[in-house]
Amino acid sequence: MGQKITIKEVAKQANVSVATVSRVLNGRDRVSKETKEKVLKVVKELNYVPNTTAVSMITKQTQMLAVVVPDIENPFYTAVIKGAVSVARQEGYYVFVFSTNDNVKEESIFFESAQGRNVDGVILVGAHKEEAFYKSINKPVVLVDRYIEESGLDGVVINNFRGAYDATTHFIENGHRNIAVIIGPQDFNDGTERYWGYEQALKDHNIEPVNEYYKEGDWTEKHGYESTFELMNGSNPPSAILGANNMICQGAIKALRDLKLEIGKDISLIGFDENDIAEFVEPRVSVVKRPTHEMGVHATEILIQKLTKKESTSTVPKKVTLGCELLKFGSVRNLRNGG
Amino acid sequence: MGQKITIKEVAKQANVSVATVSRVLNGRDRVSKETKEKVLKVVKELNYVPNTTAVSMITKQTQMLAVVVPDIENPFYTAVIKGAVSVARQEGYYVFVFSTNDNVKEESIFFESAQGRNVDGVILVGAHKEEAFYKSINKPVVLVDRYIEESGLDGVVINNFRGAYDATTHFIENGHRNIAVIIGPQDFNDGTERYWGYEQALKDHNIEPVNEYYKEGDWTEKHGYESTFELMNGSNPPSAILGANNMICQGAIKALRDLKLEIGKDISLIGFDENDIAEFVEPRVSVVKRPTHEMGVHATEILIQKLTKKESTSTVPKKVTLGCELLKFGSVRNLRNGG
DNA sequence: TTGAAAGCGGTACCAG
DNA sequence: CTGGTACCGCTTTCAA
Repeated sequence: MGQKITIKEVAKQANVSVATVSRVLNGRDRVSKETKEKVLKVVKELNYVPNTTAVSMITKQTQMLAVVVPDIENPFYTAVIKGAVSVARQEGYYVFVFSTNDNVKEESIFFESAQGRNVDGVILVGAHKEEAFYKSINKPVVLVDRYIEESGLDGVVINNFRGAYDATTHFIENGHRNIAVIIGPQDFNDGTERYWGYEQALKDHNIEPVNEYYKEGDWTEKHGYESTFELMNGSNPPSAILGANNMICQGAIKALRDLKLEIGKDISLIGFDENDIAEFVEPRVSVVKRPTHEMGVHATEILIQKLTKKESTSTVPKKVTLGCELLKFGSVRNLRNGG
Repeated sequence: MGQKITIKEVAKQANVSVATVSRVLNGRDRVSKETKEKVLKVVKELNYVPNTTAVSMITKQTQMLAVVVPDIENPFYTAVIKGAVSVARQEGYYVFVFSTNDNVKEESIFFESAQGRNVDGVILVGAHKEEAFYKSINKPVVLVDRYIEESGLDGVVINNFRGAYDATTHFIENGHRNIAVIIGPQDFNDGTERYWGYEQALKDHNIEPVNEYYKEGDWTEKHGYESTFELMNGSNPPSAILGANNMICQGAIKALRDLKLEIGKDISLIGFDENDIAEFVEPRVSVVKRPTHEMGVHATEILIQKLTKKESTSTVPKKVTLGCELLKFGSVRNLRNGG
């Protein structure tokens, strides 16, 4: 069972040395046509496949990449993974997925054991907030989505600020002034940048942010659901809500349904990230679409480039910022045209 | 960068032999307390972690499991993966996810390259239909969801027949006789068993299956959507529809919405597998719930058991069949009580 | 063009 | 209880 025949066996049957077999297989040195064919024939007959573990010992490379995400069941991350996998496969790498449950401890455990375990590089949507952690990883890393500013680390992020800014501005342009935001923790760029975008859009239009309209919590459906209830049952319900990620948005939609409020009429809503529910309801909910797949693609390209081109300008940190797109459907009511 | 210090370095600094260091680390033989502490101290100081590649060369084990699924973006499979990961991690294994796009070719490519690449075992939701393929994999394998009957392979499946039978019976008990089924290809047990369950339930209640009510296609939302349109726009629309997987069910729900048909009133619907949309709509759509997470858990348990207990009754094929549960909500109208 | 041999970083057997 | 050493399967000088 498993790996049986070795290069030695091939060499013996082909009546050559193991060195020659190795040469033929890797095309390194010149080998006479005859011996080459002879070796290849035996390789085929024996169905020989080199043992990658042994190869790794010598090359110090495993051709394996780790993709570490908070939650493998969140469509946002599976899209990133899929993007990463497509590039990796193309370049002859294998991808090894690890889910941390957005837990700092589990993430640490991974990196401790990954120390000896050989992955050539890592694509990481990190749970840690300390720059020190990322710098302690002694393997090439590319950060995705979450990024530590000024850290000099490689990363692929999206313009969260812009996304939130555009969404909020869209509300304002439609005459909304009582705009609430339901958002996740403000301890990472994904959260803070979105809040800043929201806040800046308000300020640019001379609207003072109101504490009552600010709902910070987890990036969960539950938070979206409960916050929406609180907002709408408050003394001064907003006319518009920005749900700052896919789960929160889903929660908001469900809450509005349960509150018997009609989206696009009684309440306006914009979400962050596409999601099944937002796509399903009528009117379809406008969302800030993030290029999830592309994030995985870019990150992997950068990583592999780091892995292969050792020279070059590898000292220059590469932080790629991708734009997002506001997909406008009918979930924002126009308050201006008396609508 | 990467793996630098070796066991040799530790041995030198601790003034012992590499053999001793190895002993301390693996706790194999007895080592004096003093040397043990001495070694451990150096290990800590140097932050030494054994090179797993080297260990694998000797042990012939990598502690890595592959989970091969058709689509990493389908929630059904991510649930299976998560189940597998949880068990694997507990047992000290790492999981390596591979997505085949339900493509026979891609699946083959994986196994060809996995030949030399060392994973200790494989959990597989296969795309291949030939028993020969599965038997040619010279690594311990546990099949999940899709299974080749009489093959003697290990597998974890669910009782598709029962699930479809129960759902169909539920329709019948509510007075339905014109029951349609939208289903995937009939070339694998997941498809055939569900159809048989549907068919048997009809026959057991003296209802003759009608060709018009049978919609075979892909396991996609598109198929669900289009088939629903065809059914409802047909000359003799059914009063009930069984959507035989999550994607088909979602498609059906969207189609019914676009057709302005009210679920549970104008048309009754039951889906297979839980999904966001079915959960969201009102009334919530009844579904046959499959124990997805458990499938991953069981499969991994079986696999690891095969890997560790070499002796024992390992020759006895283990096919585990898990039951499913019909979650009844309000999507089936009772035609009997004049309802 | 080819072969012999020295490792890669560990483990495990055999002495001592 | 500890050290020396022969490998694991392969790549890569160094010679021939």
